[in-house]
Parts: sequence; C-alpha cells; structure tokens
Amino acid sequence: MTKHRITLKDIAEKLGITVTTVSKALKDYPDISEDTKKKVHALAKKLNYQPDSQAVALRGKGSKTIGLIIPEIVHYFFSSVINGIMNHAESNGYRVLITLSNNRLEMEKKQVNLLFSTKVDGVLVSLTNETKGTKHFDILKEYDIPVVMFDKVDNKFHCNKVTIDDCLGGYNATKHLIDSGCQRIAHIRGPKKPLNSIGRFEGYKKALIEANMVFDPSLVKECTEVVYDEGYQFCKELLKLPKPPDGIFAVTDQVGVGALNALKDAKLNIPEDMKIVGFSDSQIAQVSQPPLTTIHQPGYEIGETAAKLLIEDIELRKKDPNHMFGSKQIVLDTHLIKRGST
Amino acid sequence: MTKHRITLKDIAEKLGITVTTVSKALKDYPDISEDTKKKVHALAKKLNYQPDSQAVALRGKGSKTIGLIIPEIVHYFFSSVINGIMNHAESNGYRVLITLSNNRLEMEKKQVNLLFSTKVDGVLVSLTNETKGTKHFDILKEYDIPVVMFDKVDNKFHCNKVTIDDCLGGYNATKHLIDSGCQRIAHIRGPKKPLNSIGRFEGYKKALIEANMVFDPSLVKECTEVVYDEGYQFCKELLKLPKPPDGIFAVTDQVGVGALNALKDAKLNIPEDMKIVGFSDSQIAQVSQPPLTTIHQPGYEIGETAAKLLIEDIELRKKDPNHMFGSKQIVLDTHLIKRGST
DNA sequence: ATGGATAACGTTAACGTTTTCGTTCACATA
DNA sequence: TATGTGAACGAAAACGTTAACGTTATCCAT
Repeated sequence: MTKHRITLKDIAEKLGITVTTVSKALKDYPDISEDTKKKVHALAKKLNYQPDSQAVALRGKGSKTIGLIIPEIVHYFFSSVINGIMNHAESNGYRVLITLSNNRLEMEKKQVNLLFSTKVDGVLVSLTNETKGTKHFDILKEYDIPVVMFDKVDNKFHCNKVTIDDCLGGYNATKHLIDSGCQRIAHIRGPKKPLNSIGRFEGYKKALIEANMVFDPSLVKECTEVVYDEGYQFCKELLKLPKPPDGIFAVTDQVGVGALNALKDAKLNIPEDMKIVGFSDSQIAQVSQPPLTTIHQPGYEIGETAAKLLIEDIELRKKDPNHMFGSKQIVLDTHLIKRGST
Repeated sequence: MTKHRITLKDIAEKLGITVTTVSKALKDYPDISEDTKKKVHALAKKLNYQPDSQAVALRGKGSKTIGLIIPEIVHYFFSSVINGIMNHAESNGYRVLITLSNNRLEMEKKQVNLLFSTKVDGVLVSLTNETKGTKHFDILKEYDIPVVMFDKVDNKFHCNKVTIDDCLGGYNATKHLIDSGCQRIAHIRGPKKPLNSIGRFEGYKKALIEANMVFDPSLVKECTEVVYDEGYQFCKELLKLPKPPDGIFAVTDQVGVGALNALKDAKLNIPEDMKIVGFSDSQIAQVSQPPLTTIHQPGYEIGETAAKLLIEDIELRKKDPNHMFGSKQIVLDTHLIKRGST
C-alpha cells in the first residue's frame, strides 16, 4: 500500500547503472561523465528523489542537526532567541531539534541524553534556575559534541557563551532615572537564583553609589515569580513607605507594567510623579500607557550569535579534527529605549 | 581523539557474545536467558549505552520524530501551541522538529520537503496566509505520512484538523457588547486572506442581524498587518465619524489594546463611553488598563489535541497497515473572558 | 537408539548512503 | 608490440541496529 521511497537504487536501475555512480553523479564527482550526470539529475528531479538523512547520518560524520534545550517557550524573550537560532541554522543547512526543560533540572538531564542519542552535531542551552553543577553535560564533552550556552550560563563550564551584561543594563536603567532627576530610586528585583537578576541588582547599586546616593534596602523588593501581580503589589507597598521613591527600576517589563498600573490606580502621574524603567523590551512595554522605558535585550541576536558560534565549532572540527572548541564569552550590548514612563 | 560511541558491538565483545544477543537482551526477547539479560543490562548501564537513533530509524519503520511547520514563533498564540505539542509529543516518546515558514508559501514548500527527507513520522502544520492550494503536501499523502492541520487549515485537504470556531467567537464577542448595552458596534477586522478573520467578521455580522441591528459597513475597518498601531489609528478614525460607535470588537488583542489606548488618549472613559472586546487572550490583554475583555483561544489545547491526533494516526498505522488516517475536524471551545473594558 | 521438543544463542541480510579501491576499455606513446 | 595514461564506471565495505531464520545442545518420550 504505502509507496516506497525513491532511493539511489531506483534511479540506478532505471538508468542501468549502479548506485555508486548515481551517488557520485549527484554529488558532482569528477570521475563521472557530464552525460551521465545530466541523466541522473534529470531522473532524480523527475522522481523527486530526497536523500534519506538517516542513512546519510549513519554513514557520514554529522547529522546536520543541532539540539536546543530551553527552559520555556511561551515567553517573548525565548521565542525571539529561538527565532534567531532557527534562521541562522536553517540558512546554514542545519535542522534544529528543540527540547524543553520546563525549568526543571531533571528534565534538563533527560534532554541532554536524548539529544546525545539523537546524535546532534551540537547543543545550545539556556540553563534552568535549578541547575547548579554541569556534570550532566560531561557526556557531550566526552564525545566531543560542542556546546554553546546562552542567557543562563554556567561560569565554570568550558564552552562558548553568549549573554548580555545584566549589570550594565541595570546600571544604565538606574543611571537614566538619576539623570532624569530621580532622588530616591526603588528596585523591584528578581529572585537570588538566576544570575541575571543578581546582575541587574548589582548595576542598580553601582549607579546609586557612583551618583553618591544612599543605597536604602527598604527600597528593594524581591519577586519570587517575577510576574505582573508582584510588580503591582510591591509598587503599592513602596507607595506606603514614609518616604516613597520617585523612581522605580523593575527587573522585567511584566513587573514594570504591574508597577505602572499600580501607580495609575493610585492616581499618580507618570512620569511626573514617578518614573519607571523595565527590562527586556517585550511587547507589553510598547503598549502600556504610557509606554514603558526599558532596556532592550537583543533576543534575536543572542540566538543568532549562539547558533553561529556553535556551527562554527562544528564546521571547524569537521575540517580539522584537532580544532579546539571555543570558550569565548560574548556579551551583547543592551541599550535603553526611552519611552513615556520616564 | 574523539571517543567513539558505545555500540552493541562493544557490549557484545566485552561479554563474549554477539550483537544480536545483546540487542535481544536489551529488548527483553524471550529467547534470552535471564542471566545474560542481567549481564547485558548491567554493562549497558555502566557504559551508558545509548542506542543510535539513526540506525534504529534506518532499520525500522519510524523515526519517532514529528515535524512541525509554523508561520512564526514570536507570538503568544503560536508559542502556546508549540508548548502543547511538545509536551504531548515528548511524553509519548516523540521528538519534535520545528520549522518556520515565516508566512511564506515558498518556505512552506521547502519545509515540507525537508521534513519528508528527514523521514518524520508525521507532520503538524499551520498554513501561511499565502497558501492557497495544497499540492505541496501531496508528497506526504503519497508516502502515507499523516498530517494534522491546526489553526490555519485547508478545507479541501483530507486530514485531521484542529481549529476554533472563529465565527462563534466573533459572535460571542459581539453578543457580549450587545448584551452590555451597545447600540452601534464597530469591528476592526483582519485582512481577507486567512480564514480566521473572515470567520470572526461573519460572527460579528451574525450577532448584529440576530439582534435586529443594522450592519453599517462604515463601522468596519480592515487591518493589513494586524498590529497595535492599526488598532490605534482605526479607532481614531471611528471616533471622527458623524455617529461614532459605542462598542468595538477587535480581531486581536493587539489591535484591541491599540484601540483602547486611542480611546484613553481621546479622554474617553472605558467602559462607560465605549466598550471593547479583543480576541486571543494574550498577555497584553491582562495588563492593559482597563484589562481587555477578550475571547480566550486555547493555544495549548490546540497544540495538545493536534499532537494527540497525529500520534494516534501514527501508532494505529503501525499496528494495522490498513488503518486509514482520520479526517475529523475538531473545533475547540473558545470562551469570553470578561474584564474591565466592557 | 531414534525422533522431537525446547532453550539459548548465532548467522545473515537488510535499511540507504558514501567512499576507497579496483576494473575495464580506449587511446597514445616508446 | 609492449607500456603507460586517463576517463568512466563498478564492487565492496562500512555505519549500527534488527528480525527472520539457523544452529546447536540437552533432555525426554517412544
């Protein structure tokens, strides 16, 4: 019933030659006559021959597939990253096998093994918040499969990394508030686990100190889920302080818009009474009222760069078996996008 | 340099038996002694043996991989769908190969061929807006690869489909405005190409007619890009009409929030002066001020259902070569989420 | 003693492709 | 005539796994 796939054998039989010749003809080997090549190409096209990539992979070195492990996908930042990865990979002839860790370490381990057994040529990964060590990536090292980490990376693991400078981003966000005339600046930060929120917090402190402003711990609130509601609640708490702030730097746009809406509900004028800066430049930052000033986080470029580094490692190693995988740390620029909230 | 992968052969040699026996032992064949099985399993675990999925796929019937073709990924709805697909697929032992059509027909064709040559066991697809015919999917039919279409589907193509009832959604949105007391209801619709926006428009008209309200074409605006700015602009135009509307049904939340912000900039009170309903229940609908009443579009469930139907077809066919692929049209429920904008 | 049953393992071919190493034939050169 | 030289193609092995089919050895019933 099921039609069988066209193979080299089919072409060979119809043309009265061997599979070898067909294979060579399709790959433009010099020891095949132009005449034969033309016939083979013509028939291959007519029959819509598609090479069996499993067979190719089994025979050859690479599978032309890279694996991706990502904490979640329903997220503006991550989907932008994936977009960057896929576009670069596909235009270089690589497929992308996406897997989810759902922010669970156990899942991350499983996915590493799965990708290994799928014989991917390389792995891109953004670690979960639970991940401490990296032993579960050792199998990739052992078998010389290049890895590139992005966004959430491990400092000790030896591989190429692509991140942004969260500290600098936090610094610029805070600096912008200072330059806009704010005297008391609050920070609604993320949890202590992922390095990102730590970096942003550090940047906040650095900007304050540099401007000779006091760092007041009561002006720092710490999210656990990093969602809209937390931004809303913490902002209300900040307003109840004896000396409320006149500027807020929020760890994400979600939190920032939450805070912004709390301010509007409290009948405060933005940016006159209070200024806000978010982080990421996600869609909601553009549509809030007023639109949210934010730090643009180049998701697409992060993905693109990570894919580029990975494929570079793969290709270089193919040419030179002694090529050592890179261990650069690429830090992409963020920049402030000034909007109505400041 | 590069360590070689552990194969059945390695295990066999160390144990002084043949690959066949090892293979059978690992797969719990009855003609292998318990003793041997134990030894094989122990060594396999110790060496961290992982079967080569290319070889398995080459030999056997399936690759345990399903392909996905999606117009774009940076989109709340689509990433929700993907999430649903991946969770169902992975918990059933299937990998997901995601490809992008970027809403271009040419790309869609390429991806079909790519997935075919990758020998995926099945294909999930949401069509591009450019897609008219479906000849490029015939190759999958020809080779008995099941297809499930979701969201943007083709009526004539014979396969399982998962959609929502856009017409009913549009009807309910409009009905809600009518029930809330609106007398003149405008619609900011999407372009004429994808069926979705047609459906929503039909639902809008149906609700009007059913309520004995006149359908006034001047109250219908048509987006081309379906973005925030269009919602904003069209809303302003609607306000300039001699007899402006008192309710707006927007084809998406983006457009809806755009309209909402235009109203606020025009100092109108929402929902007193004007009510708005969006469509999709994306994140921005929750964080606008007031939050946007919208039609919840169950992205996750759509993905989950589509994956379920596809894997069902795959598995049934594996058991019974005469199994015919389904051609159900599953229409998932949408429901109205009432928020502050009405 | 012969035949048959059973348990436990091995032989072999196959999946489709690639590549190394021949082979064949025609033709040119010494 | 013998030798060399390309040009154009083919044979065979290999990648790792699986499953149909064979092969033993042992034991029991006739």
